[in-house]
Amino acid sequence: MPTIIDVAAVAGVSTATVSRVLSQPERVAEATRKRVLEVVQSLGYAPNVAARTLRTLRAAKILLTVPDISNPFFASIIRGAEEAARDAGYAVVVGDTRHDPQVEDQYAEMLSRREVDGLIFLGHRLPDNLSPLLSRPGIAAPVVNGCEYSPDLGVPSVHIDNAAASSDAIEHLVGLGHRDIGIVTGPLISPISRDRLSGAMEAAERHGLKDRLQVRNGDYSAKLAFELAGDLLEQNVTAIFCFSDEMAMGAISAIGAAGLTCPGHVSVVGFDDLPTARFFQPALTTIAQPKGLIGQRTVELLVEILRDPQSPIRQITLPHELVVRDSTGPLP
Amino acid sequence: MPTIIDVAAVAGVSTATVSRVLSQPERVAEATRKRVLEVVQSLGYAPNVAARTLRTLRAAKILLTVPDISNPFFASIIRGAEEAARDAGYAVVVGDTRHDPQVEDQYAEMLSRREVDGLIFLGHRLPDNLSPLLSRPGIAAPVVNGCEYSPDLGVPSVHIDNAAASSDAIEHLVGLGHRDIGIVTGPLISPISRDRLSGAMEAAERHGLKDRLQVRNGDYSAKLAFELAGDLLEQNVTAIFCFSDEMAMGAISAIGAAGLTCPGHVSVVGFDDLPTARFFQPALTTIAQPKGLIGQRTVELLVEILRDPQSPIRQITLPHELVVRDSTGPLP
DNA sequence: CGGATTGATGTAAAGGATTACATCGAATTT
DNA sequence: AAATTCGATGTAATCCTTTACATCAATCCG
Repeated sequence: MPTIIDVAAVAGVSTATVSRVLSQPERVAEATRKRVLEVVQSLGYAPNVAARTLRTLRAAKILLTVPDISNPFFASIIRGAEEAARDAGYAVVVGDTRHDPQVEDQYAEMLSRREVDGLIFLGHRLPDNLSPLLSRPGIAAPVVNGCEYSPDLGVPSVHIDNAAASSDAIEHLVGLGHRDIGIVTGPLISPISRDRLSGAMEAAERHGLKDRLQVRNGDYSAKLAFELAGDLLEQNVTAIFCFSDEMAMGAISAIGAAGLTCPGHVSVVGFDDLPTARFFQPALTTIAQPKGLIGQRTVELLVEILRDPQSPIRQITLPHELVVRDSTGPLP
Repeated sequence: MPTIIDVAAVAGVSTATVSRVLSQPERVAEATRKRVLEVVQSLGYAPNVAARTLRTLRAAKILLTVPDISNPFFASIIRGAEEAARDAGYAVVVGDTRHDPQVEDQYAEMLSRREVDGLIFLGHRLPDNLSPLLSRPGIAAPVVNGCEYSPDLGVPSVHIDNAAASSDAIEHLVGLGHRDIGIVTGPLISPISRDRLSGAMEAAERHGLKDRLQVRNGDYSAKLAFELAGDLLEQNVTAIFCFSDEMAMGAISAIGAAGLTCPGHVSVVGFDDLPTARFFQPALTTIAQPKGLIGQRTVELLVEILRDPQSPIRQITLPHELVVRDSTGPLP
């Protein structure tokens, strides 16, 4: 594998000139530049990234950790993030934490080791080993949270208004005449789930339905949602609001298993608007999040911080949208 | 951010000793080790990865590129790969190429720049700029292909027997009495799709049905599959075999849209056995690939090559399985 | 025509960790 | 007790690139 020294020798110039040809070509004379580029080409030279990073103290990489890479919800966020990162001259490293705090910490270590310049995490937990970085109150460290806004984290974040979105879902169901509504939440350890739950409760209260609300604690999996929905059906609910599309699919599966139909007997609202939501049978009514935009904004926020280490801690709220399809209908 | 020199100074030892404490602790006296570790802890020291990589010429990273990160099929492969990589002392960097050759090449550059030690690619196209690495015939470069075996690539690979799997699907449908079978393929540029198609054709031929086979060229998306399936239904097929579960869902959606039912009027077989396949309505009959195992074996193969640069080029074929659920039934 | 400016290129010092080799004192052997 | 071995630690070269500063020739101006 050739080094910059080999290139310099063959081209008959110094390593400084080769380096300039590659990073600031306009500062090198036309003829020299051409000659060097030819040598680079013929030798197949590519600069060693480790050496460059060591010298510049800049890895030109952003780490993006997701709690569950098999969840298609995160895929669109990743895409949005990658595009924005490319525009800003950064590459994105994706890490799958599988909801495992130990793995989260492991990934966060990459920041301490300067393997990456910044971290975007989509989970709800701030890795422990980041605390030394977060010592300047009010001033942002190169760490941004996506989706799971929690005020006490002291970290910039990008998210939707989960309580309002959840309220929209309940309003929609109540508007269709439903009074006995079941809810399948996500893990309540995450603020996102708690926000959604409180938004739903408030909406129910506005209609005097708070006591009739049946809440079950899910984990975003279709499997558990299937069981919980079966339970809710025994309580004679006529509508189920699930905090994810995947759980909504599990719930609809349970409705079928109980010999009922959706939306004929029971309506279901999901959350996320996965790509498959519109092709599911019945097509899901769901809350759409601006996934690509979330990815984009988290990166922009992070890049801003990297450019100006004195940046303040900012929170960005993006709009959501209730998408009405075929899984909800009027009270039978 | 403290360096090894700071740690050495505070602990009153040389940098060599600090380095040893961290990488080969048994070579350092108990007392010294303890003292150094305390200083490391109190200063929050973490070794600079760029410097280490530069010195050791080993990045301890494997790049895994997937053509479409939003496809849950790849998620399980990624998981399997990450686990195996961790066991072998490597981290996995995931790259989403979006089927874009330019992005593929861009990622492959990471290998030339020594940003990663090896590359696993799940697409069907070998990045151009890898050719200098592949100059030793019969001897493997640190590049492994997953899923898309193509003999002319000259690269080790891990895959299932796609033709046989496809044949199994057709045999299943024929066994149920179906004679008019439609097929929605993947992009035929990929050998995987061609293998599956030829496997299906051979199976059809065995039953004298080759001429009745209706083939449509899909792109793995539910959207296009929806349209193509509509077209097939007009040709009065009673069964549709799709080369992915996502397309199978699109096809079933089209069956419903045409006022028919699945499996009542039309049977559908998918491919991949995505996590959602069992919760779809009706639960999908599909070909399961050992996804986690594919990820694991590609990494093992790559690590073998990294350990012994003289390794031969090996191909590994893993078993598949036809999973029969509710989307297929006897000819009405 | 001499001094100042400009543009192109070279020199060499980082940047932080690893490790071959050297050193040194203590333990062991003869 | 001298010679040898061994374990623990230090010294310093090395990995490759970037870039501040130095150098040099050519051009410009009065």
